[in-house]
Amino acid sequence: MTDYMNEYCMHTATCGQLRKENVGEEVTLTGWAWHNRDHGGLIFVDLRDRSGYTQIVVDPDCVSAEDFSAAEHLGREYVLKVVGVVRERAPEAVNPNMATGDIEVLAKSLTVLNTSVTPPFAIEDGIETDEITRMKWRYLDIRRPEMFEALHLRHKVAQAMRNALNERGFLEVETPILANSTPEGARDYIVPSRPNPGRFYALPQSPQQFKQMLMVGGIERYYQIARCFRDEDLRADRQPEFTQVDIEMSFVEGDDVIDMMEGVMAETLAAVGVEHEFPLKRMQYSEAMDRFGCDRPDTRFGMELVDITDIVKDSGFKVFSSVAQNGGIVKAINAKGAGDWSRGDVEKLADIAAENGAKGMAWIAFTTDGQEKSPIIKFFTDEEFAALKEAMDVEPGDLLLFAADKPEVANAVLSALRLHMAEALDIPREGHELLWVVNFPMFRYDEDEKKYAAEHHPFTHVLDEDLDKIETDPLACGSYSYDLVMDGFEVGGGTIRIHNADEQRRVLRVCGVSDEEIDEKFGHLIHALELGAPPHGGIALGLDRLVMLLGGKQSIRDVIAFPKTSSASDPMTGAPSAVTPRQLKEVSLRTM
RNA sequence: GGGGUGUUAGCUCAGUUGGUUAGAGCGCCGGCCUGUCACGUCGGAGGUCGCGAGUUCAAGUCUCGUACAUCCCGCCA
Repeated sequence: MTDYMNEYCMHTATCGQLRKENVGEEVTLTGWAWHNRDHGGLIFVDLRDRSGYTQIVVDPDCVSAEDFSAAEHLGREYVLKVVGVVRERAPEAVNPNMATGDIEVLAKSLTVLNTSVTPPFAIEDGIETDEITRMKWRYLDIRRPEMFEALHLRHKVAQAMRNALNERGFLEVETPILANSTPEGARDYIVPSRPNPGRFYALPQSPQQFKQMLMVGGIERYYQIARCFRDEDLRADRQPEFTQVDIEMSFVEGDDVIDMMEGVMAETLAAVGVEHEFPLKRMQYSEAMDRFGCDRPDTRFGMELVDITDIVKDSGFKVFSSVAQNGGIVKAINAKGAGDWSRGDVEKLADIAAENGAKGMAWIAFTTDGQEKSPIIKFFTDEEFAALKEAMDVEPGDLLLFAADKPEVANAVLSALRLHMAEALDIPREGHELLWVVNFPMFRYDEDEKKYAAEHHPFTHVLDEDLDKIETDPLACGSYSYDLVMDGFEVGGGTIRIHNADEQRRVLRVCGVSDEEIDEKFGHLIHALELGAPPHGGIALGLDRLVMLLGGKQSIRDVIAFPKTSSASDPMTGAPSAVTPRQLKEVSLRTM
């Protein structure tokens, strides 16, 4: 258990913190009846509050008849007030498994403050209840110690960040929730405006534009623990509303933001007892893609991607050679320890490859008893096979998995397989590893939309040396960008922003925004850049993901008090729900 | 939008090749019990097998559809 009681709850004795030194004290405890053990003539009640629990002894000789009768009829989660005396337990009655196991409280009075119907699930840690049940009765779920711990951890992380930023001269400024829809980016949540029929606000996907305006406004250092909204499909690490620690600084370069952020992170991790070495490693985006196939690599284990295009480019295996000769790449990972997997189990991995866009998945198994199994070995010359084994550092017991495709696809496939194999082989990934991935490309080409799009966002400053290539060779342009990556998750992303109106126009044009649209949708930004915008940049941290990782949770739902299901609904309140015809009329809307 | 998995008692689950009255553990209710702490013990209640069709003499079980949950792909500047 943690130390929060001493920090925050000095006003009363509380259930989880009584110890031997409190023996003899008269205490008043309030909390919930957890387990009730009625021995007929003697009743034990485990009384729980957020600090832990204490055993209450109800002895008919020490309480009134009414109080004893009440104790005989306690149900789970009854709300109690107990006045009693702390006493040491007899040696044979000590319970070493509980923090308060050396003592117990002999009740002098017991008051039922409220009853409870039988709860739908046990209020304790380690339950395996379905999430929708937990969410329907979320207040009960929150009453469980591990949920309190998660929310407490979140509080400590947020406070540590506030403290660290305050000390560094940052101002906390609130920006609008009712904001403007922006082209590009995620789908907006929209809100009709009653006084403006047919017009809508959009909930902010991030305070990006407002914080840039604050820099133009001379605030110089801003932060906000900001709620953000994106109307996209959910994932274990994505909710429709989520929280960013949003930060922006003026008169800085990328290194300044990184240095500042490392200081904040160091203080934050220290505040929650996590050790990590600083300064953090920095990895070029291109290196992350080469070695891990991913811009947010989990670097806590190896199994890195190896480019074997040169080795197989002339091989008799046409899948490899034709890809290699047509601008694609051939890469592989070595899953050590999977060499003895059955052919069936290996073939199942092809499903994961296909899920990520592969047309197939080649493999070579090296069994621990020295055999080589694979449908493709026969296509290689002895020299090619030897070079391959050399490049992949092959030993008995290894399983090689291949991807041959366009670089994006090959990387995505092997990145997914790498994570899957780490899970399947139970490769240890303990502790936390933070690093920066820097210098993302400025643009990517969107095949579906047939246009260029900003890799980070269209307000990102293009590398000075690439400014003249914005129109002529967008894909060759780098950007001043840095993502904070932790344990395979993007926990933060930032850039140096464009502060020159002309550059901003050029970047938006390349992204397919017409001059007319630029004036209409981004006019305020362009004007601001023309009116003495300082050089500026910043970062936004995903608070939910960060706390999820620090708390060892599998989902951000476990660190959000009232999360939503995968269909973006709330089983407790029933949101979203229908509204009355009158409400619709007021905002000039009709249902379909 | 697509794919995987799941839905049986309040909770977690089992349910064989389609076959009589759908089971278990925990919880719940009642009795007994003065040292338990997952108390014990005796007894009891509790089911629209997610929903809707279909096949069949017969469906928890097979088929189709659908809803919801969850994981993933797309999407998420």
